[in-house]
Amino acid sequence: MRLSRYFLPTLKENPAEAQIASHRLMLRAGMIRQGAAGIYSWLPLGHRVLKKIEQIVREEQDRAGALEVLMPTIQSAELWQESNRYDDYGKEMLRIEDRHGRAMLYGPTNEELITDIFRREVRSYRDLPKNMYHIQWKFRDEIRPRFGVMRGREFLMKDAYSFDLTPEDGVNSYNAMFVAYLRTFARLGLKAIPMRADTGPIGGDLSHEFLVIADTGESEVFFHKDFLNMEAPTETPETNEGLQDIVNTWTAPYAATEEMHDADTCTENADDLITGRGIEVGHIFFFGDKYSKPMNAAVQGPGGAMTNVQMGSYGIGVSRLVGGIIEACHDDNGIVWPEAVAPFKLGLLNLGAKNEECTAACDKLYKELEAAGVEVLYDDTKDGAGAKFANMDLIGLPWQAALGPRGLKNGVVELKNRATGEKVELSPEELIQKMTS
RNA sequence: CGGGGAGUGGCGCAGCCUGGUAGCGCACCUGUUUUGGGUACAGGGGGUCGCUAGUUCGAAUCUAGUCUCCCCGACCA
Repeated sequence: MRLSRYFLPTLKENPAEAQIASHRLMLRAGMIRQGAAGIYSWLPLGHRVLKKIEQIVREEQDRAGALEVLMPTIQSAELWQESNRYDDYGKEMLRIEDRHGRAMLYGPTNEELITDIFRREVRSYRDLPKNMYHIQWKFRDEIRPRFGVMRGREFLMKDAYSFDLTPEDGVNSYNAMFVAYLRTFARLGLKAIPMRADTGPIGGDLSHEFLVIADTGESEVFFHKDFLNMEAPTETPETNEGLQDIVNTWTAPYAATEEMHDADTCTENADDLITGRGIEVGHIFFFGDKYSKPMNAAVQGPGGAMTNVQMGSYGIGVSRLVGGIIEACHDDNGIVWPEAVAPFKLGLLNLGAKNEECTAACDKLYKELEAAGVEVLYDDTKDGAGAKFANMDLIGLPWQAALGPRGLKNGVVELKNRATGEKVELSPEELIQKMTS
């Protein structure tokens, strides 16, 4: 992509309303613009990141055997009256009326809708287990939206729902999602720690939150230092026992959010316990028949009896992750994207944009990089070199390649690693090879 | 909802106390200039000062109301 044809409205100064790093940087890097409190438009650069995260989440859900669907954002109130959550959910639910006066709502979550889909079609235990997910915009009319996309009112969430015959099977489904979450966050370049959690309004008795450790996190967290050295599984076990082993490993060391942590009863050695702050990026629940019972979602079991299915739900805040990753990955100059989610892999800077020879060489290199499949953002503008470097540092692409008249004379491109600041000089051919290997 | 703060070109701000018809930096446009970490100079475009009502000869400025945004608390992916 040529910068001259792109839409990248970067800001030199911090907008007054943005208080935390990720919000400031997302505005300054031209990723988002605010529409109303907690509601944002995603501009091209931000949208690319959002889609990359979404894709990684999708791949890991698919790998875990979940099936992608897409449910609507607007729902009828009827199902929510059936599950008794229409009144319980309170003012956080955005309620609207259609032209005929029918009560509608903008979905804050989808347990009711997916349960309705399930119960209409599935009759037999032989069709279980099933796990369906979608990645869709949600709306929760938060009392106080803040921190940019970290706590928006409108947000993109992956939510999955599992259906099983027995509680034991349900726990297996839960474990599969638990492992998928470990893999997902690791691929995103994050250290996320599963913590025992309160089940809140979703209800149930088995629940974990996944928190990214970052100084600006919203909740205080307490965890054993062993977590810092644990590596997410690279293989997904084929068996339920294998899944359970991983869950056991990851739930053995102590970890709790402030709501669940009790300093008086905590028996951990103080030297082993780390106190920090965390950003909740995922939350999984197993809640049995909490919804299947009132909504009468049942299948016939092996003995012929109708049994309410055992359900779980599994959320990942996709749009929140964009902010969460920036909180964990930035420095004084701007964002430092993990390569897996970077909007482009490489920034190519033409330092001699007013020099025909240099521009011809940069154009050629750009075309070769594109042809080789490298995601490259080519700064072909006539801005000064300082401005170009500063802008590239701000948007945080993993690699920056600079070519100017001086390099042209020596036949080399200067390649900088955004994270380490290391610079090397390479020939154009070596650059292409390095970017494609 | 309780407590605090703010609304003046795209962004950051000054002006308000002590009313006289809007200014600075960045960004943007034109020209010249500058060969490597936000180049310099000159010229230029863009704002009915959140909105409504009031006071006044006259309101960004004073008064009342209202809307919006931000921060602290309870809630959450």
